[in-house]
Amino acid sequence: MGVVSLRERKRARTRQAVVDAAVDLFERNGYEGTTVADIAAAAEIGTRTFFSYFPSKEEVLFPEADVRVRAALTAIDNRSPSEGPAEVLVRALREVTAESSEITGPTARLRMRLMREVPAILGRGLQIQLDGQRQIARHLQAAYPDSLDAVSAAALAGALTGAVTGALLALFEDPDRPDDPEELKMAVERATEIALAPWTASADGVREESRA
Amino acid sequence: MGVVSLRERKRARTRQAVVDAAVDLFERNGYEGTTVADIAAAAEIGTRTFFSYFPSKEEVLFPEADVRVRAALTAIDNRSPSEGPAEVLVRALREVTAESSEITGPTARLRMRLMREVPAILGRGLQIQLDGQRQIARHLQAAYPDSLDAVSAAALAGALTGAVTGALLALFEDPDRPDDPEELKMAVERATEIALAPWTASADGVREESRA
DNA sequence: GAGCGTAACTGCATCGAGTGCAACATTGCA
DNA sequence: TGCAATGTTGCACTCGATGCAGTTACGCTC
Repeated sequence: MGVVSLRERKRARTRQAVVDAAVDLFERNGYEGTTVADIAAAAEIGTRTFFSYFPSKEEVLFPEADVRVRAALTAIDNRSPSEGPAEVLVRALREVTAESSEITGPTARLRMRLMREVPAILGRGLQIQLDGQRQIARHLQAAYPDSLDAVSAAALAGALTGAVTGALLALFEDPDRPDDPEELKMAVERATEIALAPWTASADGVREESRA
Repeated sequence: MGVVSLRERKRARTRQAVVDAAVDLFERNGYEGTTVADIAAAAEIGTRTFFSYFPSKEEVLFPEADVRVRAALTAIDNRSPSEGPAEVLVRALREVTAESSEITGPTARLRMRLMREVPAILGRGLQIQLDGQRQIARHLQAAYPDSLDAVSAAALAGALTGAVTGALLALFEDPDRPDDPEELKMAVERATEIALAPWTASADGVREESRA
């Protein structure tokens, strides 16, 4: 496990250098104003080599999207027998949000900004998110084979991620929003309740209130 | 209103020719196997001119995404006073799904297939969908200014569209699915109930059943 | 520690999407 | 008929991305 060859270590180091260089350049010259050649030069690799680390220019902004999904998946797989589908989903979501640096850190902020400004990045981000959603749906269905069919599981997963994504994007749309991590978490909480209110017990208050 | 100059008519005709040519070529040679130059040649225009009709190659597959959104928006704006937010959303969704050719016709089928196969198209599709979702959220919030804030409206709209999109994509994932339009509508219904069950009265049966 | 196979790095040539520009054609209107 | 506006086109160019082939660096065995 802990054994990492020199090759792998070097490669990981270079990869990080590429990310750092890219983030720096994006912040300085904007996304479109930065070419792959620029990034490669700043990271001291050949332009061609860039594409052996990342399959495309956008990808450099989502360097570890998969680890977050994996955390959610294991949270689902390790469900306790008493939990219903929605409870498991909520727990999985918390697992992802736990590393708050993932949605609060400087790279995350840049990513969010660029998703607003550059259509290509938004598209890629949504694509990655959908991919994660699909895997979650699959594992969720596997966890509840006789109370959920594939379509329902997909709808449930889609409702939650759609609500959270919608809420977060709405939050970031406000240009002079106070940069408060707590507010982010609150928005996620609210979105979760809105999406899953009927399936969890905790949100009855909100449900009754908004029914009026 | 009905007055259309010769210029406009000609332009509309050419635009349709481009779409037809593109769809035909995509079906024959695949998306990646078709260049913009091919499409332009088939539509008998210069390659450069293609980009005066569509800003990018992908766009040709979403030629009237905006009219569907507009239908949903007016459905929201014309809400009856007795309706709650969720009821309005459901009605807006039905408005969009009404033109079933929009999700059943041959172009729609091609679009769905290419969204599965070509990442760039999926990305663009999600982007367009998110854009519509945003507008819907804005109008929804405008319709219920004191029971919905911007974030909640966005979460609600996101939950619905996320659930529907997730369900439809799950449905299309099955390779040997019977090509039944009714099944599509059923999936949409189910997704709607899953996402909005707490906010509408009609779905209580499903809710109770799935709570078990 | 010398040598060998494999994996990584790199430059080069190439393709396709997309843009700015300037010349030219067509339409709308006086 | 003539003029202004709008649409069309070719050309040159940039940039992202890929295939290929030559070189370099690593890791493992003897």
